[in-house]
Amino acid sequence: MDAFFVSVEELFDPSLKGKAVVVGGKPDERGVVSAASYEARKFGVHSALPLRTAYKLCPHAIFVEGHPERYRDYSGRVYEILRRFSPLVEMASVDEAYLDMSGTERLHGPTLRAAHTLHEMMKAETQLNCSIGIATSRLVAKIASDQAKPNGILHVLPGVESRFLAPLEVRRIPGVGKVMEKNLHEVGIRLIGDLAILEEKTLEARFGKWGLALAGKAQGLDSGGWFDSEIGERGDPKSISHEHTFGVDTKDCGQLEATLAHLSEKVARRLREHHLFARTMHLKLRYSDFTTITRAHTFSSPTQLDIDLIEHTRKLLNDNWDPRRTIRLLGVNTSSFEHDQGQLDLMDGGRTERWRKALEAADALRDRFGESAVALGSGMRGRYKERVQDNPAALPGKEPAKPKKTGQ
DNA sequence: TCTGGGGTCCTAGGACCC
DNA sequence: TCTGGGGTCCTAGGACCC
Repeated sequence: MDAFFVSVEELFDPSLKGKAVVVGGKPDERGVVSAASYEARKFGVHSALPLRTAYKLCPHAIFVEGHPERYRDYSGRVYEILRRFSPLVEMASVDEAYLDMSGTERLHGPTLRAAHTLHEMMKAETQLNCSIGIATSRLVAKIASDQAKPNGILHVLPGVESRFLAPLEVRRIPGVGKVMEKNLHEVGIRLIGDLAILEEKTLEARFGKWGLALAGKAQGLDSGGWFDSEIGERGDPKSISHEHTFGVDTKDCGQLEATLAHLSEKVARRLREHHLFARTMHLKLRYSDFTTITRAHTFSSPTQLDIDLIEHTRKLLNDNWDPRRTIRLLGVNTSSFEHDQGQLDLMDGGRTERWRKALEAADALRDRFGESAVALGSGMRGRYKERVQDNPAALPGKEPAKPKKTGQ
């Protein structure tokens, strides 16, 4: 999708159309640009740019807050349209998808014709522009769709993949970022064509496994890394996390612990939504000077409970935080998922089951009354530990639910 | 420039096991 | 006395993507 977030915002506020628009937050806030309109891009504004910098480059731009729910909604509509063209659709992100068009000619005609139909249907039904790349590999199709932007279609015919890629900068290969680009430049490789004439062995010797994958990519193949799989629905997520950057750096213990509790609750809730149990969790901690550490804990039996995350996240913080330094960001991550708890802990005594029921009720309340309807006391204050540890079952049921403060 | 938030994948070292 | 080889799991960090 072209300038997806901006385009969706324009649907909700047509007065934004044709103007310099920056999605991501207020111009004096901490944060980066999520998306910029083509008008704003003329001034050098692009995604990932700090908002304050964007403001300096383009002070007359309209800065709007992002609306993830809107993007998810429109992403779903896009998916429904794509599904009419192939049963094999993979959403690579909220605004990007791959279709396997093999064997669809009888139904939709030649692929280029199908692409035109899709392009028009997308516009008619969502009022959004997209760009389409057609090729024999995911890699080339993606690069082709980048080349086709804005609002275009590009078909790279079978057999001309290398010729299409050769004149492009190596940076255009997905997976080649700032660092890899610099490494390649240092050995005189600037274009994909330069890469293509190198021996596989040379690249492997210099860049290891990645070098080998790169050699294939230079030929237009889906070798190694992200592309090396069939197009199809994504399976379970590999990790679930939430993090928060403070508006102002802090070393206030209460604020830190309340934030961790809140992040833990959000993560745990999503684990339950996905019916997943996490075996490991990580605390992420970023100091004011941007140095970042992560510290892990592995559970003896995997969990999806708020309290388990809160308890260990807090322990990891206390064990690893240097209290002389102020903190910029905290994050809670979970991974190594399993579909059940495995062996039930003999010492559990029904604790897990009671919590599961309580949290299920809390989730239902959040569904009805919004995210802030229910929270553990720890999300608001720093004093929960004693009561929870002494009598875990008592808390959610017997404590009256208090309205949760918004923000931090 | 003063650097979000949600992810994926890879590397490398150490503990531990047979 | 001067220390193999293979495997798995765990931890920490980093590049990269949208």
